[in-house]
Amino acid sequence: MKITIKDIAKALEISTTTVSKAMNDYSDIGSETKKKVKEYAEKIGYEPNIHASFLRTKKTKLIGIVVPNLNTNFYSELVASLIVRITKNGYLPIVLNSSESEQVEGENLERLMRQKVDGIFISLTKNTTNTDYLTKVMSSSSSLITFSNTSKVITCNKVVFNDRAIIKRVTEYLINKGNSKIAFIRKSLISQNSINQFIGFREAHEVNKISIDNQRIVVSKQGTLSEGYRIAKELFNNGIQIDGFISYNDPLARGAMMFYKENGSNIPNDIRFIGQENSEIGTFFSPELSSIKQNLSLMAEKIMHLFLEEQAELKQKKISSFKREEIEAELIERASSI
Amino acid sequence: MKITIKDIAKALEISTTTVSKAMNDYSDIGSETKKKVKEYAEKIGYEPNIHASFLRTKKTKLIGIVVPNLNTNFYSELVASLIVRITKNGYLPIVLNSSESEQVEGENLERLMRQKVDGIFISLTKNTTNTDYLTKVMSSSSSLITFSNTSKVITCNKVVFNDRAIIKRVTEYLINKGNSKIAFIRKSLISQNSINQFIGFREAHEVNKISIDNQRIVVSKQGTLSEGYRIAKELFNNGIQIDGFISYNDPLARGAMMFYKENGSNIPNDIRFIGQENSEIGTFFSPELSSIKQNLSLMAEKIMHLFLEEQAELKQKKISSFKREEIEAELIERASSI
DNA sequence: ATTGTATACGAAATCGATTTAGTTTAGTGA
DNA sequence: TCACTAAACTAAATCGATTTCGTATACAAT
Repeated sequence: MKITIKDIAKALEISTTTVSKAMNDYSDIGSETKKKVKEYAEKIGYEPNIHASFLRTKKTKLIGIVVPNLNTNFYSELVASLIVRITKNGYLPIVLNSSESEQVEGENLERLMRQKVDGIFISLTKNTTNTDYLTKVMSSSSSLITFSNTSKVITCNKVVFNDRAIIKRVTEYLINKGNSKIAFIRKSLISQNSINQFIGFREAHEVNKISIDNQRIVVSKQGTLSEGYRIAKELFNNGIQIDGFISYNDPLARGAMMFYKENGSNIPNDIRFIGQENSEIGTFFSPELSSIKQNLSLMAEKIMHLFLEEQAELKQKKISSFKREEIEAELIERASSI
Repeated sequence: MKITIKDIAKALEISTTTVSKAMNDYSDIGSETKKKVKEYAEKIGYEPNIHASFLRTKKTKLIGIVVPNLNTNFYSELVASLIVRITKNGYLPIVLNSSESEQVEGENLERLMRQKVDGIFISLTKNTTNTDYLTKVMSSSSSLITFSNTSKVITCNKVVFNDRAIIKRVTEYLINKGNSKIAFIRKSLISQNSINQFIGFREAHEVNKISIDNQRIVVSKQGTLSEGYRIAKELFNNGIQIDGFISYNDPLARGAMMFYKENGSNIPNDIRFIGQENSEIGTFFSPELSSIKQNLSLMAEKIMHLFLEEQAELKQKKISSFKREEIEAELIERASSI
């Protein structure tokens, strides 16, 4: 049933050594022998046993993906995009979900190290502060790439969006339209991703000499339509006026718009709205929502590229330095902010 | 750096055989020796090398998950639910996405078989007709469980929702409210899942002696808000009247409702709407959408249970028969259909 | 004293590949 | 002719576990 190099060796009357070397294109095997071996292997459907070769090569051709919350458009699309690239390059993805729990995240990293995956791609939960597990991975044999939400503390490969710059640009865009009371809905106070966005928000205000009212800075955990609605309602009930609204996703902005629309506000004249993720919930209803569009496919591409680069360098025993790639997000301007 | 049974054997002055047997609770090892070995293993942080043990046991502790489209709420939530159960039981999930392509699906199955995963959990794409790959899996060493959208042709473990029954019930529910011109939006004409739902739809009509107008049966590929809107508009423009609307997800129903609302229809008096997936898009806007709620967590539970059962039977060399589990979906009644 | 039988342990083979350290053969140059 | 080299191939060790088949010891039964 299962075919091994022994079968090929026997059939071709050569040694298993030669078969193995031929399959792996060693230079001390004649080209005719290589051809014969490969053709016969193909013919009888031989496929090397990955687990057996692991014992000597220490390569599993497995990549671990760890995300904070798979059940979101953002991450499910990003993961899907990663899976395509991983499989295209002959690897297989082990996908784990941390459910925004730092503890589960740690367990996930342990699991992947135990499995001896060749690489780990991880986006941290919004609560992660302890980087011990990441340090452990760094000293293991798996190469680490953090993406989307990474950590300032640890030195490793990073692929992120230009969070600071894009939010600064978008905030100034609103300020230039005359808005000075902009609400900002962030995911967390701890996550680097959210911190960077807030820095951009603050810088835009500083440059334009506008003060920020902390009452307009809200942390939303759920990030749902109803939470957007609730936040808007609360701001309104507390007498906190706003003329701009930037959130970390589209449902929040849409939910908030809903409240203000019901309240008789004119959008965009009274309040301008900008979401993120550029999803259908933004474009389907009226007025259409401006949104920051992140190129997830490009991010996946960069992550995979960084990984393959490191694998190649590892093979040549070069010492590879850590890289940080920043991907440009862009504002898609629509009726809600014109 | 890496710790093997040799290290334990040397330190405790026993053979590697004894160490291995002690770790695996063989009956011919004394309880004191077992205790000593396990304690020492724990102390120095020994973890068995999975790839080495594979060579003898043929177990990888890996499970492959294949879904037609990871980038949907339905599947990303279901996959997340599966991941929890898989990891809780000491397995690791390799997640692959077929992107609704039968060809990619076949490639994915090949990849998983090459990796020698212990099990494959697969939901078929809506276009899949060829079951050759599945048959191949059946004769491989991986145990196969098909779920959600499976195939009538193949005999294997299945975990599905009660598609036929729930749609029959829901259709009769509308009929009893006096509706006789019900539009039905299905995912595909080929997929078993969609076929079963349609059979339920038809049965409800037959039982109540109402004829079905095929013009009200529409296939929607995208399943988005805008497609729901477009479908409603098309029905209307073609003069096809409806007084009920059942779709395979919530966005379609919400999109269609949007069109009819703009057109001055009274919901639910003129048209009753029922979606599926019970998502936030259904409940947030007014009128709230009735929806069929599928218990994804329960489905994940059943799948994992079936798998573990089969593994246990395999160990005892019992011949296991194929099972079919059906999970009850339920209608959540809201304003759109009252 | 002899046989039988649990109980507890270990030597060596094995899984399926890779890799090290040779060996053989033919060809080259002095 | 002889030493030397390059090309092409292989035997055996190895990776880290599991498993088969024995062996040694102690104790009970005959």
